[in-house]
Amino acid sequence: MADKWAPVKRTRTFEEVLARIEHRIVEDGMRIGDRLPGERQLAEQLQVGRSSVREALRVLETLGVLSSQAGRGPDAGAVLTSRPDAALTDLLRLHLGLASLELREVVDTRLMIERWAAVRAAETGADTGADTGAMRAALAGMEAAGSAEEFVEHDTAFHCALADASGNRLISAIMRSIREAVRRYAIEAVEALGDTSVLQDGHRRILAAVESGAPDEAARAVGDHLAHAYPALFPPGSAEDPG
Amino acid sequence: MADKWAPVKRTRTFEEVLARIEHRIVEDGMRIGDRLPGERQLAEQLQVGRSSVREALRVLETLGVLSSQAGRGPDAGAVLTSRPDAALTDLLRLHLGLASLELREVVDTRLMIERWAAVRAAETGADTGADTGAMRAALAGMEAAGSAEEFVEHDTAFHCALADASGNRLISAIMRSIREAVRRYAIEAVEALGDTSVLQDGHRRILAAVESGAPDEAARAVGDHLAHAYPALFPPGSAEDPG
DNA sequence: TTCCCCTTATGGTCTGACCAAAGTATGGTC
DNA sequence: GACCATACTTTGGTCAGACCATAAGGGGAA
Repeated sequence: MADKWAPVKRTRTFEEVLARIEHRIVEDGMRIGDRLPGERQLAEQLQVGRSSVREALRVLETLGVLSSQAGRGPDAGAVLTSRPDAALTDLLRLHLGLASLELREVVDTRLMIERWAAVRAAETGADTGADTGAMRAALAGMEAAGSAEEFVEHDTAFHCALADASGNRLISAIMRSIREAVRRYAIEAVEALGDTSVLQDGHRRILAAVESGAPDEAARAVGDHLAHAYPALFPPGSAEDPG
Repeated sequence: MADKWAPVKRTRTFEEVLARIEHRIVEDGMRIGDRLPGERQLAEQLQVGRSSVREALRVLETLGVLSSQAGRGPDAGAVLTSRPDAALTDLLRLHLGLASLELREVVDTRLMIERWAAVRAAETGADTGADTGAMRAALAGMEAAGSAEEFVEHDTAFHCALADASGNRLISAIMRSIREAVRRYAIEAVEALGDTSVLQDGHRRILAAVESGAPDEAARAVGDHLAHAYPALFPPGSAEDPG
């Protein structure tokens, strides 16, 4: 029975490598832009195979904290980066595809985020004047758009700029990833809608509320806008969490 | 100059494999529990090396849609799963460690989510009676907790149960991952606070609001509770987006 | 000085081999 | 015939070595 108590080795090698690298990042304070040792060198130092190192690096790349570049020079090798939105996009897209998340849940989340971001942006606007240049530019892009794809492109830019204006990078990343993951449905929705003037009015109303520093009006504007954009998901009369 | 127009192959092999697998999932309707072909077979069918297949599978595992198991039988091999919260936890933890996200941003996001979830849960409670069994169990666990770690464990369970009660799985996953990623700070905060009776009162107030179907009161209760839990981040007098 | 080529460091990929885990089949024993 | 131990087979996990592609840097020739 002694072997029943043998030390279980559940952690795979690449997970050990992963833990070591994370330790270096968190405890030793590695920063964005810092380079990791080369794959061969790392493998030798950790006494593991290069494939295990590679799998660990692949995980970090998937999570949006690492970027690999072949070649030579200061830009080559594995460099720490920060792309939480890319990682979140992949995550949402796959889980939507697997039907482990429904579109309704994602869009509900987006409404929550965007309303919150609009309130925050409007508060900032009231204090110091929000930087609404990106939102204005996106608005102009939408006016000039010739196709649903192009319209959605600038529409996405507008809403991401609104999230950026909230000043919270996690919110920004989630908004970007949601928009990216549901782009297909957004294009379909715009095509089904045909006329985009209602949407554009909604955007202008949101922008005006943010620039004039009116949080409550900004939240209402966002809610009304999304209700128009997704009539199937938000039927008239469905009261979302009242302001 | 003809070679200047040679087809650029920017996509790495494993990314191609990834795309093929994703296509099979999204277009061919593979579902949770379905098995992928073995690594060797997949490599042969796609005409790539096994290492490329493995790196693609590693990415899918990181994103929380795949789980690998060695051995033989119906449970072995690469099986489609759904663990968005595990993937999000890794993502948040690493980005916090990299300082590409600040704790303040994560906690702000949590407040937004939790307030929204409480409103939703209370609305459900008003309609059909929310299932608050898990929340009650967590409450009892906190009363009996003998250490900060243990308290935070049940505290986390309480707040995750609240998120679950919102009925939105994306919200649930984000809440779980946030709590997991900030567990360290939560334990420190509880230790610094010393007395947990204020927190427990807050929990009971939230639960009462949800069970009695009072959305506005639930939102206020959550806001007050988090203000007590993070006095450093939410100084008295800071008005969050007013209800 | 300028341009071209060679060197070199680095990631990307493939092959083949072996190990570990876990069910399945086989055969011996009672 | 029932039961249990052993060998086999499938499948992921790991390693080693080789080769290719990329991109910068160095050195030689015009």
